[in-house]
Amino acid sequence: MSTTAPADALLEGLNEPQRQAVLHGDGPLLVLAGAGSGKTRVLTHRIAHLIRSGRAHPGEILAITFTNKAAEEMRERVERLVGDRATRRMWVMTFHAACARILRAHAERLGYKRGFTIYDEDDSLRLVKRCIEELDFDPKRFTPRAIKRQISDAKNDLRDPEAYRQGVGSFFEQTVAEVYELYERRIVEMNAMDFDDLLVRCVNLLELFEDVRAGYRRTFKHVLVDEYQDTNRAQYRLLRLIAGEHRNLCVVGDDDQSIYSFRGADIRNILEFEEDFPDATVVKLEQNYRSTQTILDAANAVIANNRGRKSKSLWSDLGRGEPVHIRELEDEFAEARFVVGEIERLVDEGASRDEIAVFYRTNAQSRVLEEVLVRYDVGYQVVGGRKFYERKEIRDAIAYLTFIANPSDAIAFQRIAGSPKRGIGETTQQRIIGHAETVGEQVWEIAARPELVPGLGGAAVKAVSRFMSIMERLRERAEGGARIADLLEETLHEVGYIEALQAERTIEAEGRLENLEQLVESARQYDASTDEPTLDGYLESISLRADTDDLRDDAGVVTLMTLHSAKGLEYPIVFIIGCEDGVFPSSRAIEAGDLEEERRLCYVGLTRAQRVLYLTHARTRLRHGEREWNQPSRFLAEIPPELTDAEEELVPARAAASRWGAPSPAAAPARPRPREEGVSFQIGDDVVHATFGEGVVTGKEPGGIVIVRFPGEGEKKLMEDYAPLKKVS
DNA sequence: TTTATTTGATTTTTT
DNA sequence: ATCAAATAAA
Repeated sequence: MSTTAPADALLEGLNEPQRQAVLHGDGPLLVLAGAGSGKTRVLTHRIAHLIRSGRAHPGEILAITFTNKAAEEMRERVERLVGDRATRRMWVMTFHAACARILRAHAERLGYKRGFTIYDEDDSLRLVKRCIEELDFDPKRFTPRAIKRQISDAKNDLRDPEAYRQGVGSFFEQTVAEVYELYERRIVEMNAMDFDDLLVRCVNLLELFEDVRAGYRRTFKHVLVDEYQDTNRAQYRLLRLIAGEHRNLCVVGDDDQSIYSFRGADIRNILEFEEDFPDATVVKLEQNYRSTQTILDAANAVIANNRGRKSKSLWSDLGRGEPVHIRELEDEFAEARFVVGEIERLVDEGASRDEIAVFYRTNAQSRVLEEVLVRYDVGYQVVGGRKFYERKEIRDAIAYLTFIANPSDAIAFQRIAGSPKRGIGETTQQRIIGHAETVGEQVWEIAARPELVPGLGGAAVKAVSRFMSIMERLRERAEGGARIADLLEETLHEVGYIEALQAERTIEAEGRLENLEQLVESARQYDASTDEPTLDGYLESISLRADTDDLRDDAGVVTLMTLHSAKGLEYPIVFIIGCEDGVFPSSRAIEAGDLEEERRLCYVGLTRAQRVLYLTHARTRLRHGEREWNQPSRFLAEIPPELTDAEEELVPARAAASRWGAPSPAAAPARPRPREEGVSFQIGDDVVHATFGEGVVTGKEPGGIVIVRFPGEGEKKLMEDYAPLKKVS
């Protein structure tokens, strides 16, 4: 397309509401975009139109997405419409990337230094744990994960430690408040930020400094946001700070596809947009260009069971197509065999494997399926799961560079000091970090002079100095402007990482070496493709990178992923496995009575399918090493039977209890079900034993063991299932 | 400090 | 079942 084509050309092939959204002038705009209704198209064409019609310069546009992949795709598509020269100065990036960029420019204002580290989930979890221990709380009673969650929720809600303390209502929250306070202090000391901080501190920056705020308000005359239903409080605040004045804010989203509330996404942001901006123009995109009407009817019927949503009904002119295939299988193996069998049948009939995707609720469910796929020699790829950048060797390698870039980073130091083994153990590390904290010096400075650290033995001092002299050399090389890839390669050799792996002589170590080579290769690409490669820039680019970004969709293989990762994608043929109550919807959601988000997840899954949709459920499956019998998912019963080819009658959840209820003896396999924990004996029960006589249950242990005290015999541990024990009523 | 053994936990996870 | 992390032993 020529860059001189008239702006009108951008409207070709758009339907009426799409056109309206593209043409909308100044002021707030909410685009309610149902699944597959061409929202990316609207966004890209709107941006292009803003530029073409002369209403905005590229540098005045801020376009926000949630994933790097989406950002890249959007940039490419805009580029195709207006050319790459115009696109270069545009900010098309994720919330986090945009915040990081703003923060780098003004770090000193918040007491940070430019080269601050960005901590990922793992790093910040480590720091939380250190704080818990430092405050002498028991990390078993107060797990780092649970506390981190609270802190993260608070941050996403823009509550600082002080505000959190105000709202404390339980002993647990009291503990969290203290950990939160220390965590904040420590993370600033280390010149680091976690993912949430990027947003929170960016908001702080804009709120505290009028000049900075005014600057960005002037710069970004038009702000566009994709996946608006997934924004949290902090992101919402940020948008208001930048766009609140000129109000040229265009948000695109679908409340029915909000599936990240567990991460702080606040569905109210989209539901109440019209209250926040009473003059907002609202455009609904309901025509779907992706799926058959049958699939859409099924999805519409399921989502209709949710309350509190913007009513919306997808339609398509792609015809009715096939019914939704629903199948019941005996167990997870039968299910996997069925799926693979159907895949092969469809491929025989002319489908390509890369047109097929299998979705599941939890990552663990991919295993059985993978086994069967391997056995039948069907090529596949798994999205998510073990992520490249989360592998130990990769994280270690990155941590070496991080420590060089940020000498205050105690977490990075902790990670690398003992890996590979070089005589610097846990205790030594703790002493160094502890001393750095008391003295208020950088960890690097302390570690460089270990003889001054109290409590270190001679051997430890020697090991640390040896290690740090290597690090000093590497730092000089980094400051000398070495290329990142070279620096990385040298580091891995100098510190003995490569040698240690080679010495292992295992297949696993081999794989790790390969991964490291891949990392060096990607660093080389960074060097080549970046205008001004810097260590800070490189570290930022990888810390903000998710693995799903690298999903390659061209290889001729079947794709496996969780329903969550499936959002935003589409496949001609889709299987959703494990459609059982307890699995999907998950038992947690059922217990909490919070089914709406699970239902939205179901809606997302169903609407990924273009032509063919299979939903399978198993009568029994093995989970956490225990066999479970589950009822078919209540969501299956929400699909009108005439849209499906189900052989059984699926009864809505409430009525189902009477039909399936507890599994009938006939339905259970020949082997008796293990007695359920807590069903037969409870603490305090009076019991009688065949040889010991009467006693009382005083305790229970996992694995079906009861502890019974018999007068004269003392306490005995007995196997609940086999002991000749009866309850006395 | 390193290793072997036991324990425990286990949804989803754009950054 | 499985994997990481805590604990105990060498």
